[in-house]
Amino acid sequence: MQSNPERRSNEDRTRATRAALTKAARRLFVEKGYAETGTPEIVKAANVTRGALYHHFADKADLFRAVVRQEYAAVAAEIDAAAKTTTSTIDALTTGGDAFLRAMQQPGRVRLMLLDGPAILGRLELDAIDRETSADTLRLGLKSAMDAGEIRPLPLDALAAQLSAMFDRAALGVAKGDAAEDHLSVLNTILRGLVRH
Amino acid sequence: MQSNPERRSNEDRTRATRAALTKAARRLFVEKGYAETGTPEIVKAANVTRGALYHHFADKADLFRAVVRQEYAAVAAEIDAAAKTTTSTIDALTTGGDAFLRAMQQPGRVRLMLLDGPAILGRLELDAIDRETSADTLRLGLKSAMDAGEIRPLPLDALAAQLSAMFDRAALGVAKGDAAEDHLSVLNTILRGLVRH
DNA sequence: TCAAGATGCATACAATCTGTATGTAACTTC
DNA sequence: GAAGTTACATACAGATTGTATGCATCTTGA
Repeated sequence: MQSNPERRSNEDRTRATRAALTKAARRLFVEKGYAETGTPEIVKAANVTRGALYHHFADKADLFRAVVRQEYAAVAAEIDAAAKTTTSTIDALTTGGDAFLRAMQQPGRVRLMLLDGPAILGRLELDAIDRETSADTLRLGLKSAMDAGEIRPLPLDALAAQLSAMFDRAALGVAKGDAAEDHLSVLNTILRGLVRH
Repeated sequence: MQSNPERRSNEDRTRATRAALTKAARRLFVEKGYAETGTPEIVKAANVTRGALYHHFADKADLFRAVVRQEYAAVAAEIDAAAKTTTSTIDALTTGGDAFLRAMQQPGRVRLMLLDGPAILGRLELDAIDRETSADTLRLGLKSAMDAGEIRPLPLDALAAQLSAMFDRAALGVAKGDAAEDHLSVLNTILRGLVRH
């Protein structure tokens, strides 16, 4: 029974405020980078006060973390959607890789996830976020393929880390203007090289 | 003819001051990270004033740039020394890669070159520094091998970028505590996969 | 050799920025 | 509907960055 139409539940206010902050912050972090973006500018763009920011986030890095987390989740969702349609394990790997490259072309993602992310949050935390949001797709895919004997046996974690780094670098290159086919052909050649023959 | 033993040429003073600054800055940037290290702390550790710092460097990032440049040069020197002893093109690649991994275990290098570097200076400038200091060893090595038909023909720049990213990731993993053999075996398997058979 | 200019550096200052403390209104709970 | 919690606004303390200004100490050229 809402007598006053202006009345909003705390839950709603929180959701709205946090969304406004992460949206404004994402735009500014992407445009100017984390270090060059001040909290006064963020709250102005979000139409809230610094009090609200520090009420909802521990500090500026915590707000950045929230932005990056959303980004990882969005990329993971796009990959999952694409991988859903695949049949073989290997197919899932190459299709997933392809989807990853496309997803990473969304403006700002490279900067947030590959440039500022590691410096602000550290590789450790970033990897943790990746595992949370992606459910560790790449690693599990490699493990399946390896267990099934479809690809050579190799140290799983090292392989996943290095392949992931290759995909990241390819995404960065493409975002920078490199030809996507060039990176894809290298990527696929190396992936095929892992397949047992 | 130095009448006064306290008299120092401007060149000497500059060299000494810049060296003190880069040395102190390197230590602090490594220990606490770029963002958490203030210029007051740096100049105190270097026994100079902020005036001296801003006389020799445009800003804090410029000092960081100088530190990173030194680091790249040191790594390149270690790699060149190791690669000198090799015979075949392929051998040079794997030996160079090995030397790179070892060189990157020098404390702080991973943080300076792989974590803070890309965020503060940007991938573009970092790649430029790499090319300057390393004389583009990896790319040229791959080109030779490819021209000689020793490895499969692939887009050169994309291949160099992705392999470089793999090596970086391996170095980071090892610095973080991963087993070096794990990363090396992945690395070598993938390199061997590029060789024509 | 000495005057004029350049270089190296010290100090003080202006403009921010971050995180915290404190107060208040709106919501929730009992 | 009172008591307590949550959401937020405002004010403040501390610290940081880059710049401006001034003064020694070299260096240069006549």
